[in-house]
Amino acid sequence: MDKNKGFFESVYDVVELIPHGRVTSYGAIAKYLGSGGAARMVGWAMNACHSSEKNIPAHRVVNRLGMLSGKSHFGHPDIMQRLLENEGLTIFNDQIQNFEKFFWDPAKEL
DNA sequence: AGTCTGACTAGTA
DNA sequence: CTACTAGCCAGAC
Repeated sequence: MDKNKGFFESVYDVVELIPHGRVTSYGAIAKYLGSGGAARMVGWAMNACHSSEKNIPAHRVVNRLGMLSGKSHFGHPDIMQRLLENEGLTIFNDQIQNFEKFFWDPAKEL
């Protein structure tokens, strides 16, 4: 990875690579970045995604259960679910249905 | 330089 | 089943 880039930039870079209609988990990204179980860092980077000029599809990043844990950070809790549904995903009770089917692992796909 | 925090995860009770 | 604990690590104070 480019060490000139901060941890955030690295996370954004991976998140931007998530294919349309796919999702991944914080842990998967953390692992890909070599941070191991530092899934918190990924979520934290997302919390600061507003600092990036890029359009970060943070709605495609959820916890390992496919639950929309970060929906509250989108300005309004419904935005995240709405974006995911717009990409063909099904959300029920704040949880992605068939999550395994739509899961995208950067460590494997890249 | 030390302490606190967090959109997580895995393990234990 | 739910509740709680500990580990994780980079950035803000």
